[in-house]
Amino acid sequence: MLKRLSKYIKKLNKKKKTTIKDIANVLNISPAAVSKALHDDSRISKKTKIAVRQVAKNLNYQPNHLASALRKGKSNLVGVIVPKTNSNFFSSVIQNIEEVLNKEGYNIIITQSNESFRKECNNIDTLLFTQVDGIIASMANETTDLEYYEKIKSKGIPLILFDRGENDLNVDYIGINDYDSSHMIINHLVEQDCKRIAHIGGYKHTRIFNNRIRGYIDALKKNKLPLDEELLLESSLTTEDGREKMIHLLSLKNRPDAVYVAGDYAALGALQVLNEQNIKVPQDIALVGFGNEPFTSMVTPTISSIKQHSGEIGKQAAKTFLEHAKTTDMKQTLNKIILDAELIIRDSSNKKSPVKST
Amino acid sequence: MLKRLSKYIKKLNKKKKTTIKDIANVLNISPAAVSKALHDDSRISKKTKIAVRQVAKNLNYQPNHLASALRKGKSNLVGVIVPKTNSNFFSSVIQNIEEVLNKEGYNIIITQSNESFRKECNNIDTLLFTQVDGIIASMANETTDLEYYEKIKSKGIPLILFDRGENDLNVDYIGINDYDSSHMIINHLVEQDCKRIAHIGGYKHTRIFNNRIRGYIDALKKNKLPLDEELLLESSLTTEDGREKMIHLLSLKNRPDAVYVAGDYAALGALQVLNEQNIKVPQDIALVGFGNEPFTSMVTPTISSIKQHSGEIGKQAAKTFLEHAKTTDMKQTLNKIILDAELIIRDSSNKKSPVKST
DNA sequence: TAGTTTTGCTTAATCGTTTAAGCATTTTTT
DNA sequence: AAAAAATGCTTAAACGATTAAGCAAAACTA
Repeated sequence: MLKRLSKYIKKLNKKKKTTIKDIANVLNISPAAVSKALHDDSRISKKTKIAVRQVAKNLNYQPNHLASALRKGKSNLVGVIVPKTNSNFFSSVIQNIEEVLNKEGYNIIITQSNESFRKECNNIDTLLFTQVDGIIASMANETTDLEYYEKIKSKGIPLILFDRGENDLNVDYIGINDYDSSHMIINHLVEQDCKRIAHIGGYKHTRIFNNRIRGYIDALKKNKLPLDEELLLESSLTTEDGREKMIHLLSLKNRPDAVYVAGDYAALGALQVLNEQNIKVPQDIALVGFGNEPFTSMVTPTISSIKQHSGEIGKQAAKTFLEHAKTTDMKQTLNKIILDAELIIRDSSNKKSPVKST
Repeated sequence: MLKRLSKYIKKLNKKKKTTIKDIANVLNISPAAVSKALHDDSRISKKTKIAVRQVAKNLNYQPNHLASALRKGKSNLVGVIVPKTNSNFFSSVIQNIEEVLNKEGYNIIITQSNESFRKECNNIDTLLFTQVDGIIASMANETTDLEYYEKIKSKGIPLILFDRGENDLNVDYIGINDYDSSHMIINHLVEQDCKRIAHIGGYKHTRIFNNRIRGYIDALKKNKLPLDEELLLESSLTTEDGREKMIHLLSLKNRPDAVYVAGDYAALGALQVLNEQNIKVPQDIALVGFGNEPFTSMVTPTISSIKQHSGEIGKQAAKTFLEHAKTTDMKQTLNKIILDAELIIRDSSNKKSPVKST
């Protein structure tokens, strides 16, 4: 009792952190016994366990994560790399990853690449340096060189990609059905009596954008509409580039009567141009975006868009990681999870009946 | 040479990570020498340093962060807590914190509280558990109990608050001049010939919102306008609550001719109501928001708002942390940095001349 | 030439936790 | 009552990097 008190005072004065050694000293047992007691080892008596927990609480003991991670060769940290956190989609994915992983005792480290390849490489190095147990990532637009991702794999660390992935990289992937989403959009626009549907697509080298382009082409075919190469544009999908591509489309002799834009920011740019030129949306030109960013329901007219189930993507990504973490390195089966998306119809593509804003 | 090769093979086969011990073995020197060589210690010969670096590269050596952190009692990680990452403001602050800290060898761990007090406490525990060297945080709206923040301070870990801080907590703080910002808004509205200016403010218990309210009241006085209690509302500042508060204001016998909303999301809600009721903005009622969220320049009419210099806030927060990290715990002087903000005038409050969208 | 300094390493302890191995007791089984 | 099993610990060696202390050998100084 005296000893215990002296320890209290020592700790509180020196602001030094309590270790299992301190607890061991107070109770006159070995540090090993303390460690086991805290982990509810069956070979430790109930009495000792209770005493250890009591003292731990009194001394305000916090386990040193670094020490246990070092010893166990496991940090219980998972790295997450996203292009930008300031989008609803990524923010929601992250939130769900966190939720699932926290329950299993993992914590996450979020990093953003800002769509820069160099930054992304840096982030990977940082995460490896921090000894994360796994990495869940969505690739930057710029990224085509996969060397750094190979580096993760070669270290034997689970790597799960979502949304922006690559076909060449043989890793787990969670995404939506971009090909089918294009079909949903084209079918919807055809229903609205659109005949000349343009597509402002993303970079062909990126898996998801390529799939959207393929879907666009095939859906046109299925609806017996001709494919006009003039109406298929490749874009960086920024608001600015959306503007430029729209201006270009309006300059054509034979204008489109609908535009499917593969990203909401570019769709916004396109809409601005249409509004400025007093072109009626959707009557003259109908517009559909992709991603369901919050602003799609804030602007005038509201923009139809594809809603990805970000929560589900996050959850699946986290679960996939957990599967890898649990199995002991052997027979890793790869998951390729493709989720369905949903077309949210708003004013920008609805000629028939007024729709409530969503 | 033979030895070196055998090591190569061993490593590559077993996928085990290279340690300084491996490098030491290859070169037949002690691990200590390797460690020093890698840290450019003056007591190690140039020849050895070159050899060590060469072997390190060949064996694909990555230092084990956990081990050095444990030994040095320093993780070189800084925790960042924000209410939500999906806002331009926080995203930009984070980016700048990261930039400054990376240069000094620190990495950051981002966590989001989702405006939940419980989640925020969890985040703090997680960060402490991860042994971060410091925490930079912006408080959740819900948070009034400061016990957890006191916990950080009591551990002797530098704590820096930004944007959402508290007067009661005696820590470093970086923010903007909310009081002056209110003045800028009111002065601007008065110039637009507004006489009855309402304020949809945030929670009074939060420092920043309280300052905005005080600024509003004092600015009215300075402009010799009467303060009408009816026109001063306390709001959660969500879009939904912005709608409700606007509807309430419109129901008054004596309507306002201008509304200053302390948050852009609530301003958006207010604008929606005004648009739905066909009230002309700014002619009938002028509107000003706060935060300069991207959508303020996307909606119709575009919303005037206060732009905070998020980049500067992030940089200052990071620098403040670095100051603490460098000084050896003695004589900690507290920084309270208040930066100026900027009023971006857009269509929603500009009666006189048309303005280009920004 | 003897003494001092500098150079270039090595040795060994340390950070805090975990865990395999071991060793008395006590309890159970035959 | 002897053998076997279970209980409740302890000892000591890790995990990988850092660092104070020390020790030869080389280089310099007087």
